[in-house]
Amino acid sequence: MAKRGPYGKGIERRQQILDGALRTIAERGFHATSLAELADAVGLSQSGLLHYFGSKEQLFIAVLRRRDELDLAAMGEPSPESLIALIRRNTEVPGLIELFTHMQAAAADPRHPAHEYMREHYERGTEGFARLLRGMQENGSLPAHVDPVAMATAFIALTDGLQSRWLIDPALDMTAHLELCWERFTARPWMRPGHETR
Amino acid sequence: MAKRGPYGKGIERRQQILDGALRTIAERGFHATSLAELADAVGLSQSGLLHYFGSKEQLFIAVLRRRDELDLAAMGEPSPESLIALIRRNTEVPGLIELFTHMQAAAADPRHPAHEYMREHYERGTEGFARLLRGMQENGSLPAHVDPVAMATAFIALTDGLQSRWLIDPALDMTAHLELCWERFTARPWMRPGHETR
DNA sequence: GTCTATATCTGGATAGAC
DNA sequence: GTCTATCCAGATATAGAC
Repeated sequence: MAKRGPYGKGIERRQQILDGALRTIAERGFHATSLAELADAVGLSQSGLLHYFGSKEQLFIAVLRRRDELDLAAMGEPSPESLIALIRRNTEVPGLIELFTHMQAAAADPRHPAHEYMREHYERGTEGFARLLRGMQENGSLPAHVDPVAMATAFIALTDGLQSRWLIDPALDMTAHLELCWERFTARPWMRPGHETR
Repeated sequence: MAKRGPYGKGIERRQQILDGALRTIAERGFHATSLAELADAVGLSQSGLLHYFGSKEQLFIAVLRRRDELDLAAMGEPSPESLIALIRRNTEVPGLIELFTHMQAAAADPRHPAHEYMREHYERGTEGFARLLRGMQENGSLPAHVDPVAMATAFIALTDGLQSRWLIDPALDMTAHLELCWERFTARPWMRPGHETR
């Protein structure tokens, strides 16, 4: 697996560090996570970390990218169920959600390094979700009238919003709300003849 | 309007400062907004500000509370339309949305001063929205089957998520998505007999 | 009540040895 | 590639005069 040649070792090590950071942030939360603590956790000095990632922000972004990879791999065959299961699993790693939320806020500044990442993240996510929806429409398990991109956008926004709120109020049942909304979104819009909507 | 007695002046001044900060953050954005800049903008020294608000976080929270007040007042009679109009108006003050998003992220830490504010904010918001929905059910403009609290929760989460994303990608048409979702949520669920949902 | 000046502190980044 | 040591910037918070 390790690439041969001059950069093999570094890349491998980088991966290890990333996974260590991922675990640490997941467990201990994002707040009170300075470079020093992160370095400690992976058994490296502060500058050791910086040697690999240049800056704190870039390290965080790398962590986020890595998580995206892992999530994608863990999901396997995309389906509404596997997506909701993913959200449910995220419940076990609040620190990562916290990290994401902070980076999301920071990314509002176009000059912030997370800006680019977030744009990609959303583009990939929306596209992937929309593809799933299109597939469902083709095999008839989703009504043809829904616009896949609009629905994907809304669902991702809903998920983000629920996660942010859940961090503040862990009693919130995210999956219940997601399932309810999914059902409402996919319901066939046919009315009984003679009834107006309002 | 100014209260008489020893605290009248202070309270009044506090209000002025708050409105100044509100305007400043709205215009210039949240990033690159330090205490010093805020103090400058309202024609006060850094410690002048702190005299009134104790700390930066508390000032920010006061700003957020103030905005909640103004929003509530500006909305007048609550209705789906006025809510969506509010979101549309928010488009003109991205800095305030940015502030909210940052505080939302920070509030994940229960020890952070914004934690308490956010809990209240969501409780008030959900309750108010649910009350509106209940009213609509009573006068028949909303189907009786929807659970007002669940729908309010979902809608607020959706709004938050759309706003966070809009900061990153201002091309996103928030109101269009909200209107679409509103329509999907309130659609009557009756199916044509003989059709399964999936 | 408001200002000036300053203390303090946190944490990210850098230089250079090994 | 990794560490130690140091630096430095930025920002908050405080002390005390006016």
